[in-house]
Amino acid sequence: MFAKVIIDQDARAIDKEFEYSVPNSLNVKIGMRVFVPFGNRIVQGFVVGLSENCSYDISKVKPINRTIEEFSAIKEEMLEVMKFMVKKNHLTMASILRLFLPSQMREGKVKEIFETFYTLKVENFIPKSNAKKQRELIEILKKEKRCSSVLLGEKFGYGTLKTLQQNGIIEKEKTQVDRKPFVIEKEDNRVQLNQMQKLAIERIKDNKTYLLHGVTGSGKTEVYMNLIERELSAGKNAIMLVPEISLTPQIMSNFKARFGDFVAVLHSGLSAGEKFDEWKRIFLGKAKIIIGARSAIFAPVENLGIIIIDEEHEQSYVSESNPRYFTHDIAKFRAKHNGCPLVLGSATPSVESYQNAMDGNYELVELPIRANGKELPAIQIVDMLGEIRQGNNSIFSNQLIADLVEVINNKKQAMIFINRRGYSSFMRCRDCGYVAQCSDCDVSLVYHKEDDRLKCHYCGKQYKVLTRCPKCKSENIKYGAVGTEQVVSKLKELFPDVKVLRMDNDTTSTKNAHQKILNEFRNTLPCILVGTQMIAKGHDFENVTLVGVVDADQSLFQADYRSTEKTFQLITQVAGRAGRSKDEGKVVLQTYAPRHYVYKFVSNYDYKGFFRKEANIRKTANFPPFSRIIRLLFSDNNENYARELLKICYTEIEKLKEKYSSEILYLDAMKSPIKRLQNKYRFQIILRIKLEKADQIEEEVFNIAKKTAKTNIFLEINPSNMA
DNA sequence: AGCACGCCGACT
DNA sequence: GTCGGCGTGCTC
Repeated sequence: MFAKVIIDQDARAIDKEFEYSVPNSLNVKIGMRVFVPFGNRIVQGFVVGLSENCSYDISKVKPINRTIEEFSAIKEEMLEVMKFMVKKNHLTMASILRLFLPSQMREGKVKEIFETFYTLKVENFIPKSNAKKQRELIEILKKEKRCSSVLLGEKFGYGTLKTLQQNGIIEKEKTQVDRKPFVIEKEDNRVQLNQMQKLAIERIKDNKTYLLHGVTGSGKTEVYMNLIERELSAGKNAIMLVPEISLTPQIMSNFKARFGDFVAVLHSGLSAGEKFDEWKRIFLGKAKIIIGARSAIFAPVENLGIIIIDEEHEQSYVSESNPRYFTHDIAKFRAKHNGCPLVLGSATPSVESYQNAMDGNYELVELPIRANGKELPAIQIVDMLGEIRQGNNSIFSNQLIADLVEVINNKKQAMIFINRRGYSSFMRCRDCGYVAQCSDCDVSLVYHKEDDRLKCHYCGKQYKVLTRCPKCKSENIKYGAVGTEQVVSKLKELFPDVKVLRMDNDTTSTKNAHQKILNEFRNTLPCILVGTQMIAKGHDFENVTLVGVVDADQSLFQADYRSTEKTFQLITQVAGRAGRSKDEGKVVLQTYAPRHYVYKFVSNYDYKGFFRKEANIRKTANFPPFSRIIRLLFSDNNENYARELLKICYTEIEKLKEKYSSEILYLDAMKSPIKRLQNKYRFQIILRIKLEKADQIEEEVFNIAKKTAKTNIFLEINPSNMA
């Protein structure tokens, strides 16, 4: 017997199957992890195939050393997922297989936790009449059959336990127990479903992708829970993905409350031990519902009845570093493999997903009304240029200040949202609102401080820094972003007696910092919470009556073709934080571009209108989802070497342009916006291609890169953050 | 990835 | 003369 083994080392040079002979003494199965001799050392590997014969020079074939576990850690379906990802994402097999296992297992230091339990050995033992504690203890054990040592010891004293054990009346045993990730305890409050929800549940049943478009507060979670309940009673399992699970603990407690120990959670906030134990519960079929972040799509669960991706538009479903993959692709693959439905849920679906629904690739299911029947908070757009013209040069409009005063007088709460993302910023005329744009690409230019120039991140074209606005000839031109810190200090100046809290990356680096800040906010009246994206996520504060967006444009004029879409999604989400209970909510949205179409649609909560407009623009400009962008990133410690590689690769790719002259819409090579990172020089090639032969061209580009690659070359599809 | 092999410069 | 630099190539 021979085995095909993938060596657990992430390098292109050994990204293939190696053949080993299987000694008769070993019970080797597909999916098992093994130790094999490799070169002159022993390494870990994965068995991915078994056969009677061997295709390699038999004299060079070595035997497998031993198996690591006696079971197949990689299940059959996951091997299929691996093959799919190799094709789709051009990743090495080892890097994919690593995603499927908890790190503790790979490092070979699996630690299991044991607890001591006691059982009754002699049924009819009667303690001496004065041994009250012994009698009570035995009574408990008679009832419970089995009790933990800690529980009994605390109650009756460890001495009692020891005596009874030494006399052979009770028996000690050690059992492995699972570490349970902490979840807030909650009551299950099942609500009556409305007609729309019932209809949605009825429709979602086939092996298809469903786009569940439900307005904020339409009760999507209740739909998810009912769908999962249905599949569970049919004997099936479920995966539900949520973005940034550590920020939304309430969703987890809702599920725990209804489904109890059938729920397993997987996210980055867990300790290695907790992760391992949850993984094992899933692997053994003890857990039936997996809730987790992106990587939970790789959970070793069999017999899936449904896969749900909540907030499907979130960027966190695209892994941006090392093994790059799109969660949606993998979810589709697994849904197909299991013949089960895939649900993509969102109040603001991504343009790509909605276009898929329009094209008939996805089934559109809508929840157009809020479950509680309440109106969404009114969004008021404030023209900051008007403020400047009236002599108000502060970062707050008069309207926002007036509304804040009202909140404070009413002893309510406000959230101030700052959308500060990325390292770079755009240039804007403070008088007319003009933002410098690339003449070729229709995206905003990015200011690069080190060489004091404006650059287009899509085509690399460079421009001189503006000193005078080309539109209104003003010299009042500014760059740089307003930060949370600045906003907090301004608010403290304005309202010295009011508590102002800040929540952003800087203030939440320590463990449980989120919860601390949010708890303080919840318990302080009046109070203002200033923060970045992280305050936008599903928090439910009943006293928040005002949401202020200080500079909505900051996400709008990013050098990203998705910036408008992101702005729409973000504002819709933040707006949803206001007026969640009896009090009316209000949103004040400050912008320097009040006539931009995104604000018109977002203030009317008109997703469909926005989608039509945005899709139209993308179609005309040939941007995704109507085209595909490929980015090849070269990085090396040696600048000249990286540049050389880029040149060789570029020359090859240019040849493709002749072959696919009508499919390649754009091709150029340039320095990466961040020229040097971790002491490595970075260059990039950007291609934009038509969809028709996209897979084919992508394959060829990848092969060219692989041929050239001796250092790091990253291939990225439809990149969003091109640093 | 890691390790051996191999071919050129400055040292006990 | 030799120790050691890291370029190249191989691992079933």
